Amino acid sequence: MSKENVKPTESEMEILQILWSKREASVREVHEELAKSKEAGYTTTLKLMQIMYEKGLVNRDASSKTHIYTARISRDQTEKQLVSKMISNIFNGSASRLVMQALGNRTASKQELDEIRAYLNELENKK
Amino acid sequence: MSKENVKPTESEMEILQILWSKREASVREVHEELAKSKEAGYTTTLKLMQIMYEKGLVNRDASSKTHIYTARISRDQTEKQLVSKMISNIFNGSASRLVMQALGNRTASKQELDEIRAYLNELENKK
DNA sequence: GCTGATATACGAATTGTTTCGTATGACAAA
DNA sequence: TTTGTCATACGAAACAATTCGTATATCAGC
Repeated sequence: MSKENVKPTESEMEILQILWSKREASVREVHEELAKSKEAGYTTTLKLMQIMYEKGLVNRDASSKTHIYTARISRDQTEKQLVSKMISNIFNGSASRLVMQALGNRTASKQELDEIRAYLNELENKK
Repeated sequence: MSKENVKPTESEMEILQILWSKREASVREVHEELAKSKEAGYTTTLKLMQIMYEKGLVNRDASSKTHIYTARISRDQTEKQLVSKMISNIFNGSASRLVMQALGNRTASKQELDEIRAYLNELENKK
């Protein structure tokens, strides 16, 4: 069953990323994808995905020999949760401090900055 | 010795937060502070801080019976590192996606939004 | 000096995550 | 039907993080 408060581990997040981008995938597909950036045995990936299934993080279609997995939690919700946790744990509840840290760091392009400005205006109008 | 790439665990981050805000503290002070939000024995906190010392995350002055600890890594650097990791792991390298997720979530006050706008302008002028 | 309070040191149990070896099932091709 | 390939299942080792019990040191006040 799916528990709302299950927090994916780091390895699980890597797998979720792949499932989100591919929409659905077999263990082998996920494994090949992971292999591009990291070393690990096939059964390791398999075990992880089985555990994720038990935790309710993914669904699987077991009707054919090769099971097909999909993410059970949404990318957006998960991102929100992680960001929210970071804001409260690290930035003392201040979203703007996180924003500034995020921007100060990297060189955001003019286009990105403009996008953000547009988004700020949008937010403000909504009130 | 301090290794640059030591990644604080979650519990360690909680302690660092306290050290950053108090400037310096004994184990007992940290423990009292932690106790406000969480249940844990005194020796647990002590052990954590000893491990942090071994890892080079904190300094300590052991000249009196009660050791006094200070953070050895800077708040700003640590925040940068965490945010940067999140951007690359979760947001595919796009800082602005993180920013929007951070803002979309919470209700930032008009004042906060203005601060961010000012910051954006500042960033742009620097180029 | 003795006692009580408060400190650190340290070993070890517990719990959670990651890794992998090995057993076994399904199925296509010979 | 036999064999080779590719699946899943599962147990358990290896690691890492957290928690706590117990030993022992320091020191103030009697």
